[in-house]
Amino acid sequence: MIKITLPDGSIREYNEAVSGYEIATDISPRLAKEVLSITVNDEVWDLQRKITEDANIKLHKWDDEEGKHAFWHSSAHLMAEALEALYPGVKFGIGPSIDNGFYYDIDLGDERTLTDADFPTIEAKMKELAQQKNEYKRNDVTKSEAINYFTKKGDEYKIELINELEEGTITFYEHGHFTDLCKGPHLPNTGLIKAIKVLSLAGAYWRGDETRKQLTRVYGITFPKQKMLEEYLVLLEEAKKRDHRKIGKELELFTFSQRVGQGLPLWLPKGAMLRERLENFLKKIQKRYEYQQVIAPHIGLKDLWVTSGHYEKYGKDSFQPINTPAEGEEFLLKPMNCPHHCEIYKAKQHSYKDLPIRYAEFGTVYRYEQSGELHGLTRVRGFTQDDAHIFCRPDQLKDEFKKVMDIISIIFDALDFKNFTAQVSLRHQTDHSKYIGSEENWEKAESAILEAVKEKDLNYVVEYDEAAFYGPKLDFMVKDALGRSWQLGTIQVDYNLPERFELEYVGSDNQKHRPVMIHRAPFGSMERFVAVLIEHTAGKFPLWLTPDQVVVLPISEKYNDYAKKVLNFLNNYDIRTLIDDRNEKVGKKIRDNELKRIPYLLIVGEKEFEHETVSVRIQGDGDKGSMKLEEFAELVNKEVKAQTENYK
RNA sequence: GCCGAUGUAGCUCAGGGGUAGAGCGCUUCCUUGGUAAGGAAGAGGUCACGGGUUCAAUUCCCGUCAUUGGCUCCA
Repeated sequence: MIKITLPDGSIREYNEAVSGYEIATDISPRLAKEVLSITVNDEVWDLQRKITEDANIKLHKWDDEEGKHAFWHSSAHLMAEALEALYPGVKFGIGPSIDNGFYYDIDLGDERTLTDADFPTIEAKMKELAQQKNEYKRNDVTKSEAINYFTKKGDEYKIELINELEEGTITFYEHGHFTDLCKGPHLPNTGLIKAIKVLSLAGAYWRGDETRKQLTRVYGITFPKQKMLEEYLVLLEEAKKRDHRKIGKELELFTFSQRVGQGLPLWLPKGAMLRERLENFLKKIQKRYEYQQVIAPHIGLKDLWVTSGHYEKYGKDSFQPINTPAEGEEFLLKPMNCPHHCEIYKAKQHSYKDLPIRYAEFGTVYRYEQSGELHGLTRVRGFTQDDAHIFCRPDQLKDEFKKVMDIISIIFDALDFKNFTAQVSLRHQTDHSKYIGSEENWEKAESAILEAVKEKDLNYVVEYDEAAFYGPKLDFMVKDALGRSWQLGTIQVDYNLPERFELEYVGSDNQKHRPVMIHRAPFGSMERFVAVLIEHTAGKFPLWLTPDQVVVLPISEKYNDYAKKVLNFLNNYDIRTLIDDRNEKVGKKIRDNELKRIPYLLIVGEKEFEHETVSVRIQGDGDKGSMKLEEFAELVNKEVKAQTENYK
């Protein structure tokens, strides 16, 4: 007798080994049609695999991650079968499912290449094979059987993988004319795969190692229904409309110039206003948290970064030193602000009573990013960090860390960033060779962060091997329109730079002590933040303009009609006045043709400014004089709300 | 940096071996007072750059630069 426990706690009993599919059929035929995989005691299985002992199970349909995973993983195998049929002799690397679809890494040999033009052929072949409804069959094999199979086939990649597996854990999956090393799980048969799209090609190093051979990675996505594929493609199109590069161009926020150089953004007047807004917002908050603004030059002697350790780590792969003609001095374009701030700290003697000291600067830095890595405003070669360095006593560390977390949450709340991931980045669990500083300091730094996030009750994930070389960090990651994750805010604990720069303070014991340093940037960089802000705000309409909100950004075309009304309303006011950051000088009204484009509204105000007044003029009705920003925000808010009612 | 794709008027794009087109935008004029309105005329491009093949290239080939989907990297 086998007892099967369902997620709701109910128990079903079977006299003999039973498969997930049989259980599903037993529950309801309709469920059996939709079910894709099964979790058996925390392990995801195929539906065909017989359960021979008592078990807790959960059946997965398309809506479950596990269901999609099985579906797309099976699709990867199907694509491999198609590729093998079309291009005999092709060798296979790995072919997993991913968040949206799947890929397979293949080696076509030196002669052949794939291009986008081949996609329809591949799709057609996959469809043909899918319609054969071939069963995915699971077979246990021994290591030598497995190696023999792939030796005969001549696939060295699979052999390498098999060699790393333990005897007794190796399984093959076979369907149609294709057999693959795989631990599963898979669908019952290929017939479930109805809609197929090959999406793109990419080069990918074997095992992610750039010293090894580059394979061709073929990306695809499949669905159980054609309609779902169509919807997905529409979704992709919609996401592209929110792309900050597109919107940035349309709204004239920023641009790039070939003559200036790649990865060096040029902020246009409107973009600069937007950015200035954000900077002022943060400055106000920082003032409240007792930060002091400092200013440092954009270059510094190379020795500065030799001292910090950055040169050793990044020097050769970076922008190279700038040399003076006669003296032969070597300067580096600053890739970060910390060494300069350390020198500012050192400019005078500090007592324990003075700490913590918080130096803030919107510091523009330059980093040599590989050309292939540049991406709109999110990955550039010259950018401005909303940087600050906090020098504190060890006993103040946790408290200071938590205060920085507060600043980040003020900003994220104000801008309605809800879907972020907090990531604690620690050292590699075993290999510590790439880090500088003592074991003891690292442990102190790592535990300080972990304690702080626990005490703040923050949801976080821990990632090993993600720390900076001088210290662990807490990063706030936000996804862009296409689901790519970007690091925005960051807080880093550092025991190392204070040592390297011999930073000191005099303690109550009249002895010299070493302060701890916190590096932090709530936005991360102005460039990346604006990019992600645009993508987050765009299309998320209607938006409420509250005094808390710093900006209101572009609106999806879907709402054009509605937006037009709001804009018409706003256009009764001299918006320029507002945009100009309360500049005394009144600018001209937004021109009609600007309104005709994808509508945009900039700024109504921050809480910090609520008591300040702006000169708001009402068109055609004479100058009404000034109005409190708060009042104006309220006015706009009311109008927006009224308009929105019609769209519900 | 590596693999793939792309690069035509301000923007979005079509075209294709014999020296270029559309829509929107822009300029001027006209019309119009319920509205991203209508009409007329016009300005704008050595078809990214360099080289090759050819009687002839923007169109084919090679290289460079930039953009882009990934990989690696990301202080």
